[in-house]
Amino acid sequence: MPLTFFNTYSRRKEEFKPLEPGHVRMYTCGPTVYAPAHIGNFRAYMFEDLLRRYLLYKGYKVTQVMNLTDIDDKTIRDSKARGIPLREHTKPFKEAFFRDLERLNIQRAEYYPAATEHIPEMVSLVKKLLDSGHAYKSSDAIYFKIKSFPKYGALSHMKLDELKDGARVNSDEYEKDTASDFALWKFWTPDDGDVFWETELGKGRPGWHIECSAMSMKYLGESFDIHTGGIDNMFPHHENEIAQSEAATGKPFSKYWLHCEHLMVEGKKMAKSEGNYFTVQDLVDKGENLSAVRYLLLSTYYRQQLNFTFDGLIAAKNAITRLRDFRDAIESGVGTETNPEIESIAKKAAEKFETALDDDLNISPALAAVYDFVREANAAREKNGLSIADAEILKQTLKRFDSVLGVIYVKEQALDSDIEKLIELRQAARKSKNFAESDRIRDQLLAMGIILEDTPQGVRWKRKL
RNA sequence: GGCGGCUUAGCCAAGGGGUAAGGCGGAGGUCUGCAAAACCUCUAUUCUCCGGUUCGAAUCCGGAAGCCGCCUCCA
Repeated sequence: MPLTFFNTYSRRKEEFKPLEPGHVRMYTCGPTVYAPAHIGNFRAYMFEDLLRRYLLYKGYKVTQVMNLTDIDDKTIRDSKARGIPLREHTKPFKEAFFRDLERLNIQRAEYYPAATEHIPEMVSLVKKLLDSGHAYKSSDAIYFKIKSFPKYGALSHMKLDELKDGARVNSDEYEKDTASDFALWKFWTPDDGDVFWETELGKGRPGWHIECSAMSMKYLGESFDIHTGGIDNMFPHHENEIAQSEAATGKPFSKYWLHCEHLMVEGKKMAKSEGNYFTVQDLVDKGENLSAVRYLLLSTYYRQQLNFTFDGLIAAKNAITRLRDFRDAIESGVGTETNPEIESIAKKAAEKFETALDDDLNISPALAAVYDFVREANAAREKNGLSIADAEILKQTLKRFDSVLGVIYVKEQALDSDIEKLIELRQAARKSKNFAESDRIRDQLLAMGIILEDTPQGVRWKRKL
């Protein structure tokens, strides 16, 4: 089965064929750096990470661009309120974003362009639109003329005359021809403070949409393969990107559009007023395990709303523990006598895993394949043991799965020397059959987050998640 | 008002005309020092409700209820 994606543009699943064979160029909508990103934002970045990792798994070369929106009403408002330059204001949020990506084991994209670094590219794009009659200058801004782009609405499947005027912006405030025209370049007003660029377009700043068009085309070319984002970005943001990009170049913009659904927390829309609004740091402060957070965000099909709950986090922790126990159990084999079932178990699991993800990154059946693999391999191992070669097959298969999942083979902290000492003490107590003492030490270690496992090969330890 | 999505076990979650994947939890068992940990086995006659189509419906059609989005700078 070929790799297929549900393309928002066509509203159907389509076989994925990159413009350049073997090389995928994709633009993944990134954060607006006015506050630490919340777990809802990270659901989207996690979906983008899954997409990236699976493309790499399939052997594609991937060029991924993720923008950092550092010019918008909120960053300007807040930096002005703090009386510091825009860049200084957004810097810590950018740093926090990268720290969170790392903590959630989200792979780095190839490029993270910031809007402030790409003003010339945006200016030249706007000029092109002005020259070709797709944009016009008004007293407060340069606007894109939607009527000049007949395909407008093709992505979101909304017709212009169906749009309700003034849901959020009072259209009378702006001097534009049509309420739905959007700003490409906003002229400076006192509210902008010292945030402005003196350009051929006049003193001002870019609109939101133009940044993504300019930056995606700079790094990926005028036409590229995949554009992703949260479902809320579909309209108007992505619709506007298509309009301004295709109007400027006359070429198709992105070939595939993938949108991920929103995240709910404890069954409710995440909102500060509900008290269910969490950043990654909030979860760390609550003592939550970030592998479990990663698993929870990853384990629901991206086009399905995901309900983030603390019960779900416990279930995720236990599920990961099972996977890591298996990882440890197959670490080494013995001898050369091959277990006849191992190869076919591994092969079948890999096929199921790929068939699932090939189908629009449907992660649930892919996870089912992983757990079937674990169960069947465990049963075969208990029955006939593992040779060195068998263990290697299982390990390679599990590692390959984890190249997509990113929750099994993770760096773990080494043991402190005092914990090692306690483990030795317990072993001594067990040897002398002083079980009361050995159990006491085991409980003590458990309280410190260390779980001991007595096996025929000796004692093993692991951290409680 | 317009457009879109969802409702499957105690919880999470696949499937989408041929008789309900997987995870967590729970129950039994193996191992063990009586334990812990691990592993194995079992765990939905039924898919929000009401009609219809069909030999056959969780799946298709019609209707109802509930929940969640988008409709001009939210992932």
